[in-house]
Amino acid sequence: MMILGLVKWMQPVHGYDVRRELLSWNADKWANVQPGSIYHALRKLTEEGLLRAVATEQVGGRPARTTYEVTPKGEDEFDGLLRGHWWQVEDTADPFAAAFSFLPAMPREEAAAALRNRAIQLRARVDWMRASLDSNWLRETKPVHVGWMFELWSARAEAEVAWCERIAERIEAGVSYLPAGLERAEGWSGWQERLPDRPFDAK
Amino acid sequence: MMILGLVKWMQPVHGYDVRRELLSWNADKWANVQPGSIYHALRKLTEEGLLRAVATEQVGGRPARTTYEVTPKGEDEFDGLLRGHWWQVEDTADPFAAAFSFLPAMPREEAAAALRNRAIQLRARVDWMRASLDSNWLRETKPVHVGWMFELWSARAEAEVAWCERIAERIEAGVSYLPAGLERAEGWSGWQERLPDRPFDAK
DNA sequence: AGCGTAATAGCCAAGTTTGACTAAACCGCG
DNA sequence: CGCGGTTTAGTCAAACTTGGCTATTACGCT
Repeated sequence: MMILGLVKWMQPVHGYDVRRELLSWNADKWANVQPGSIYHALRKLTEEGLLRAVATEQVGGRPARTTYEVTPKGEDEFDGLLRGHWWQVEDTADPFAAAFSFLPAMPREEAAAALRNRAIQLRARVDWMRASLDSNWLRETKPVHVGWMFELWSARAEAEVAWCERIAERIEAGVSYLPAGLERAEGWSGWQERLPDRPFDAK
Repeated sequence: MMILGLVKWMQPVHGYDVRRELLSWNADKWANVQPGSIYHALRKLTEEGLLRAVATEQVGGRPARTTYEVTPKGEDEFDGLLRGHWWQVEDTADPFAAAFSFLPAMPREEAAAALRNRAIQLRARVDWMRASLDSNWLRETKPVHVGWMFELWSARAEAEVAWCERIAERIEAGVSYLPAGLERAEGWSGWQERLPDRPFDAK
């Protein structure tokens, strides 16, 4: 719940402001906040006494908007949460890893092609972020640490590009997927490797 | 929904088998599957016609267990999902990035310390994974691509270690957080930097 | 002036996820 | 043999998330 944090540095705000700010950060992608959840979160935080509704104004016939502020209790809670995420490394869900764990279910050719494609997509992102870092737009209108986040993301992505290419080569080389010393042992029938049955299209 | 995939290569299985397999992979951490969601998923997939309940046996007075198999429709669906995740790079939620975006709310000293700490934690993970890669246990009992996943994770983590140290230095050096050219401009009052008010303990 | 599009503000029902809970049966061991 | 701990198998209510919906006003353009 880092909605709390946003309210804290924009207060007093109403829900729609928060939503706009989040969308302008593209935060729906890398934070865990889709616009739909904002209002629910605001109400829940208010119930818990972390926020306080300050005013409810109505402009014309539109939905009334409620403005919120952070309570002292809310500040403490936020500090605690923030510290937690800074000091503790959490392992985060990775849908690609999930898919990769089913490697044997992909025909070798396609797996290699997909990895190469992934490398290209990631490289494009890296290039885009590097370009942004050099741009005046970012340097002159965004806090510096936004750029630092870009650096983190591109560093990670660059490491992954190298990995994709390395693994693609191994797959093409025909390395066996089975554990060493079990090439023809029992108990791995479920891992029957998938042969290319129909051709695939690189999209 | 990669439960489907697991059922596919373990079939016929019952929920508890799936759960055990997932836990043995520590998949609750990096895939998006907590044990609690398995049974719901199985039922939903069955409703959708992707799975088929094969049998329901009762051993003693324990809860009856239902065994599932994948239908042809389910195989197709799985192939589709799998391809989707292989070919498409998704950006994944990153709680640390969310926390980092509130950098100005952390006292400089603590931010730097936390980053250094993070580097240490990540380094430990890398070391552990590297050691596993050299171990016979992994080489002889796990499919090779499990090791490849470890390589991916350590590559990413290593990149992040370097980043943490670099950024910690910049923070300690006192680099301003404000956009270039706005050092004393208006409109950033919310970004008032937080000064160290109380000491923190490195845990 | 008229009309289509975008922005404003928020609600909501339906779907998902989750941690905690049950309750019997098996295992080992003093 | 009894008894505490673990394993087996799964349920469930509560919390959370989400995409889509509403209805009004402002804006741009011809």
